[in-house]
Amino acid sequence: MGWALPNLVFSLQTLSDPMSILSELKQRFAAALAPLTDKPDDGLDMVRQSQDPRFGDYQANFAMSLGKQLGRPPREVATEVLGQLELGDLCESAEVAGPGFINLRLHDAWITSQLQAAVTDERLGVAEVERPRTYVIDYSAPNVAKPMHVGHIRSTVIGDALGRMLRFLGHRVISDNHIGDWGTQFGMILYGFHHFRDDEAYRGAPVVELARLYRLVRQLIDYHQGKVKLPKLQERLAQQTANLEDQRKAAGPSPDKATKKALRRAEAEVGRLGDEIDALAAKLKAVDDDPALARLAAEHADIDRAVLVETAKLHAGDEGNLRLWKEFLPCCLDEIQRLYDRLGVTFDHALGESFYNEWLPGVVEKLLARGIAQESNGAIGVFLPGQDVPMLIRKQDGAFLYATTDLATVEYRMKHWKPDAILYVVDHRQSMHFEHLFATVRLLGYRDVELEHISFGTVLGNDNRPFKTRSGDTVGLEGLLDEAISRAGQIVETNDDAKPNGPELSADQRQRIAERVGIAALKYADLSQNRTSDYVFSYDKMLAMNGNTATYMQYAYARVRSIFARGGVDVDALRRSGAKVVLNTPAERALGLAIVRFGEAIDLALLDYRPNQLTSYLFELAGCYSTFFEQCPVLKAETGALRQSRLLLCDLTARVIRKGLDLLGIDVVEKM
RNA sequence: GCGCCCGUAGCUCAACGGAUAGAGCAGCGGACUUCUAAUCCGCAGGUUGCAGGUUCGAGUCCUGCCGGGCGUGCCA
Repeated sequence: MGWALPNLVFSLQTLSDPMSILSELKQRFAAALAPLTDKPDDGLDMVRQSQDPRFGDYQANFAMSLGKQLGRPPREVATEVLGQLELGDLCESAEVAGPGFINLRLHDAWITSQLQAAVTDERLGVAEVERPRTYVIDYSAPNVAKPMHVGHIRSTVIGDALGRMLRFLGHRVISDNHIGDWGTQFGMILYGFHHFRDDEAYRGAPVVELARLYRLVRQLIDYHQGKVKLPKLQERLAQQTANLEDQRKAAGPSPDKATKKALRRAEAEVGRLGDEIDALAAKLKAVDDDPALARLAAEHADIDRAVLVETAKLHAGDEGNLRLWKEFLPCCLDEIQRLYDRLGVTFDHALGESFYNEWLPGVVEKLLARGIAQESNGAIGVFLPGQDVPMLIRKQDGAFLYATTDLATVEYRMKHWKPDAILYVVDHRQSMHFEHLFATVRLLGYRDVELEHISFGTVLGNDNRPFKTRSGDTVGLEGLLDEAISRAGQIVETNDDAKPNGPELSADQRQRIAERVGIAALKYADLSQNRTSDYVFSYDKMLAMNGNTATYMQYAYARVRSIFARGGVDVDALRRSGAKVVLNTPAERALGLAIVRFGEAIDLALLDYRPNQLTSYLFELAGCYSTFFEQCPVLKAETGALRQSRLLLCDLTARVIRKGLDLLGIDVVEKM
C-alpha cells in the first residue's frame, strides 16, 4: 500500500484534560524522562490506569523498553526516574515491581480534592482542550427514497455521540447529514409515480405511497434482472456440480490435504449456488404467482433502463421530473425528521447529494486537467497505483457517481469550514470507496486534514444473518422504535407494580419513562459494542436489567436520585454547603476514583472514535456505585458529616452518569 | 483470483504491545422486617482458530495455513 498517504496521527495530548490525574502524572514524568531519552512521549504513553487494583491506581511501564535502549537494567532506570519525581502530594506510594513496572497509588487526599472541585464545577472536573480543532462529522446519510432501516441506527447514533463528546471537550463540530436525495433510487420513485401511482393514497399519505412505489419498482427490476440471472446461475451450478464429480473421481479414496481442501471449497460453492438459486427462484415465483404483479412485470419489461432514463432526465434538469422531485423531497425529509426527533438527534447541516449537483462537472474537469483522472471505455475514473479497480467519477452515459459527489463535498467542506478533520461514519462495506476517495483527496492537494472512515459492522439477527423480517424485508426503523418502547413499557409496569410500597407511577409517567428507556436501550446497545464488529440485535438483551445496558445505567441513576427524594435533600444547598468528601472505606474510595476518571474515559473514547470506551466506563462507575450502595448507608450514616460526604458522592455519581449518557445521546429518568 | 475485516469462556462481547486475558448472560451457592432485589456477594468456566517469527514482554505486530463475513468498472 505504498501509494496511500498516511493519515496524520494526533497524540492523546491534543485531547487530554489538564486537570485529569493522568495528564498531571504525565507532566511530572515528562520532566524526569527528558534527560534520559530524546523521545519522552513514547514513555509517557506508557503511563496509564492500572488494569488490576493490586498494581495500584496508575502504572508507568516505560522502564523495560527504556532500559533496553539505554542498556541498563529496567528496575534501575525505574528507580532512578522515581528518585527524580516529586509525587508526594499526589501518591501515597510509588513502587518498582516485577521487571520494572512503576505502580502508583494515589493519596486519598488528592482524590478528594479533585472530587471537591467537581462538586461545584459544571463540567465535573473535565476541562476543555487547550487547542480546539474543527471536526466535520458525516453521519446517518439516509436515502430519502427508501424508509430508514436498522442499518441507519449505527451511523446515526455513533456519529451523534462522537459529535457530543467532541463538543463537550471544546472542539468545533459541524455535523452534516449527507442525505441521498439525487441518485438512481429517485429515478425509481419517478418511474413508479409516472406509471403506478394511486392518487388517493398519495394525497392521504404521500410518503407511504412513495415508499410503496419504490418497493414496487425495486421488485420489478429485481424480477427482470433475476430472470436473466437465474439461467446463468443454474448453468454455473450444473458446471460446478460436474466439476465436483470429476474432482471426486480424480481424488480417489484417500485424497491428500490440498485435494481435500479443493473438494471442500467446491462443495461449499455448489451449496452457495444452490441457496442463491432457491432464494432467487422464490423471489421470481412471488411475482409470477401474483397475476397483477406478473402483468406489471410483463408490461414493464424494460424497467431498469427506463429508471436510469428518469434519473438522467432529472439530472439534466427536465422540468417535469424536477418539479416532482421538489414536491417529493419535503415530505420525505419530514418523514426522516420525525425519526430524528424521536431519537433526539440533530444536525447542523443536511446538505444532500443534490446540493453538489452544479459542481460535479467541474470536479471531473479538474481531475482530468490535473492528470489525476483518465478516460477509459467511455467512462472517466481515477486509477490509483496498486488498486485493481478505478474509482469511477463519470459513467459512459455522462452521469456522475457518488464518488464524484463525495469529492465535491470534500472541496465544499474544505472551502467553507476549513476542518482539521472529517469523520465519515459509514458501514465497513464502503471501506474501499473511502480508501480511493481519501487517496484522491490527497492528490488534489489537501494534505493537512485528518480523514477518517469511522466504519462499523452489520446489524445481525438471531440467525447471524443481516437483520431482516421473516419475509426477508429489511426492518423499518419506526417499527423498531415502537417495539423497543412497547417492551420497555412492560418492564416499567412490572417493576412499578412490584415496588414494596405499591406502584408510584401514573399511566402517563409510565409511558414517558418507557419511551426514554426504550430509545436508550436501542442506542446504548449499539454504542456499547465495539463499532468495528457486527452485532446481534436482540430486544431482550438491550432491555436486560443486568449487565452493560442503558436500562441498568438508567436504573442506577434513578436509584441515586431516589435517595435525595426520600431524604428530602436540597441538592443545590448541599453543593454550596462546603461539606467535605471523605473516603473511609474501599467502596467509597473506588467510587470516588471512578468519578474522577470521567475525563479520561472521554479521551479514551475519542482516541479511536469508539463510544464503547465511554459505556464501559459508565458501567464500571455504576458497578462501583452499586457496591457502595450496598455497603455504605447514606441517609442513615453514623454521623452527619459522613452523611454529607456520602450524599456528595451520590450527587457526583448521578451527575457523571447523566452527563456521560448525555454525551452518548441518551436521556435519564428520575424515577423508574 | 485479488483486497479489506473478523476468529477470545457454552452464548453475547471487552481488553490504548505490558504483570495471573476481563464483563454480562446461561449454570451453581448465598443476601430483601434495612436508602428501588431492574440489585449485590461468591463459585465454576480459557492452549485467545492452528503453526512459526519479531520483542525484555504478543489476544494485540509480521508470515503461512484453517474457518467465516464483506467488497471487487459504470448502485449508493
